[in-house]
Amino acid sequence: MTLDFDPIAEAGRNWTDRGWGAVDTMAVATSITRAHQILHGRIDAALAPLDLNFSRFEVLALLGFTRTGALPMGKIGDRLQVHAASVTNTIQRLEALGFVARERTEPDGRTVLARLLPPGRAAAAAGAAALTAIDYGLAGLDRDRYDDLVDALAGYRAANGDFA
Amino acid sequence: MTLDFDPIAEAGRNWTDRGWGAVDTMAVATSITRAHQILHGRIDAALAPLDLNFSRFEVLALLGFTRTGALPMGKIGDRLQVHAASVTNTIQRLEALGFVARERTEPDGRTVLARLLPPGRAAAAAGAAALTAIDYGLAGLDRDRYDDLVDALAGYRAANGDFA
DNA sequence: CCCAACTACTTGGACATCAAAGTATCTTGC
DNA sequence: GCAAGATACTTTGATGTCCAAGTAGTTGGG
Repeated sequence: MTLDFDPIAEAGRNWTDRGWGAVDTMAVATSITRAHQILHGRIDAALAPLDLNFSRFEVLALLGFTRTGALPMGKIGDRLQVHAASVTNTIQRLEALGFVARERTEPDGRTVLARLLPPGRAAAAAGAAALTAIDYGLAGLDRDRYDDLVDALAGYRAANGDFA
Repeated sequence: MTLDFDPIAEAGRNWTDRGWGAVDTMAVATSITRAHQILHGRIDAALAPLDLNFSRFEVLALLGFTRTGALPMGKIGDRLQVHAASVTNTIQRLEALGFVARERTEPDGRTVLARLLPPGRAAAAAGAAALTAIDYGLAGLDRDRYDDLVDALAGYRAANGDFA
C-alpha cells in the first residue's frame, strides 16, 4: 500500500490547523520513526536467512571486535544500549544457534562472559556481507546526506546520554 | 551508563579493520536506530501518564484530523504503515480506555469503523501538548538540522514505498 | 443464481523489549 | 568476620509487532 502523498507533510498541515504547535519537531520525530521502520524491516529481512536479526548481529559484531572475543553480559548491554534482560534473551538464542558460549569468570562469580565461537564469527562476517549487499537497507537515501545525517544524530545522541 | 566515546565511530574503525566495507552506510543505519531508541523512549515516557504510547497517540491524532472523526481499520493501517493486526490491537486498547468506539458500517459489512469519542479527542490534545512540552523528544538535536533531516528522510521514505 | 475468489478484520503464535522481582555473589563498615 | 547494601544476571509478566491462518461478508463469471 503506497500513499500518493506524504503523510507527514499532511499531518503537519493538520497539526497547524489544530493549533497544536511544534510542527517542525513533530515532522522530525515522525520522519525518524518511519525511516527506522523501513530500515529495520529491510535489515532483518537480509539477516533472516542467516538465523540473525539486527540485535543478534550487533552482538556478534561487537564480540568479534574485541581482542579476546568475549565480553561480560553487562558490557554488551552498555555498548548496545539495551536492557540487561534483552541481552540475556539475545545471548540465549545465539547460544542455542551455537554462535556463542557462556562462561562464568574467575575473579567475580557473578559475571557471565559471552564468548564468540567460530560459527558465530563466520555468521558475523556473513551478516556484514549481507548488509553490505543491500547497502545496509539505505537504498534510496541520498549518499550526499550521509555525513550530515550521522553528524546531526551524533549531536542528538551525545546530548541524550548515548555517549559523552 | 554513558560511554566516553562514540560507539558508532568506534564500530566504524573496527568495521574498516575487518575489511567489512560499507562503513558509511553502517554508520547511518546505526545512527538512525540509536536516535529512534532515544526518541521512542522519551516520547513514550511523556505519553505514559495519559495512558497513551506513540502508536495510540498517532491513531487518536489521525482520527481527530478526519472530518467525521472515524476511519476504517484498514485505512488506519495504511496511513500509519502498520500491520492490520497491530491496528486491531491498538484499537482494542483505545476502546478499553473509552477513547474510541468500533462500529460496523452500512454498505460493507466487513468494514469496521473506529470512531473517536470525546475523551479520545481530549486525550489527543493532551498528548499533543505533552509532546510539544518535551520538544517531541528532540531536545539536543540542532534546530538548524530539522529541515535537512526531514528532507533527506522524505527522499528515503518515498524511495521505499512510504508514499509516492 | 451461485460458488469461487477476493477483501476486511481478528486470532493465535513467535519474538523482542522493558520493568520489576528474584537469586547468587561480592564489598563495606563496624 | 559478618550482616547490610551493592552488583550481575535471570526470570516473569505486560506490551507491541509481524506473519500466517481463520472467519465473515462481498463480488463476479458462468
